[in-house]
Amino acid sequence: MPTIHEKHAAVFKAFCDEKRLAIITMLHKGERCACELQEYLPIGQSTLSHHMKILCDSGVVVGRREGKWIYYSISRQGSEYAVELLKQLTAVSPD
Amino acid sequence: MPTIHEKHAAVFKAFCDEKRLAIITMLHKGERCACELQEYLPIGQSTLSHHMKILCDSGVVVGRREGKWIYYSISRQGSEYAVELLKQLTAVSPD
DNA sequence: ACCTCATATCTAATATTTTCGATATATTGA
DNA sequence: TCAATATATCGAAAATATTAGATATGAGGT
Repeated sequence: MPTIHEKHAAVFKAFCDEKRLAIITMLHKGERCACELQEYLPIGQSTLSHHMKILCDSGVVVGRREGKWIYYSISRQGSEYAVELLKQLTAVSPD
Repeated sequence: MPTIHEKHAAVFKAFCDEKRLAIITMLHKGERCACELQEYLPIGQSTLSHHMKILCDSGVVVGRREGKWIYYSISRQGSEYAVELLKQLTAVSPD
């Protein structure tokens, strides 16, 4: 059973790796399937799949299957959650 | 020379480790010196120092020396930067 | 100057993450 | 059903992060 800190850490794992930030940046303009992402990244297919899993686990990215392809995009809901969580984590109690 | 993604990743490294989240949580109520933090965490002195360095490098935490002690606290400016950066990173272009 | 205490740095061990190649699964089309 | 394509999972190697103990630095007091 993961602790609350572990769950929170999983959200920000999305953003603490260079390659994943590159992937997120590529999703700014909208949905991209894995093969498109791979085309622009110097990593193998299984490595990309591993990063996509971490991104999806964080909730910040979601995948949508369409036939053989999976289209990934930034989740508005997941992103908002991450921002709210970050605000909470860095809030200082007024005293 | 670090890439832009590496610099951004450094900000979120603060939040992707359980122990660091525990430290940040301890700073919610205000300044704490390293010895106070260590008292409540099951880690050695050098390990705490290592984590404090990562937290300070992220900009989210700042240290203030007072005599022999260093008082750490959450940086309002650093936190706001992190929140804004997160918003930018997860922004989706309206098209 | 010396001693003490708080924190940082160094070094090495261990743990975790990233990566790749091979294989498995899932979907489509023939 | 079989072949082809996209993605996931497995297993192992390489890279990186975390950790602890030893030592160094820095500040205050004697």
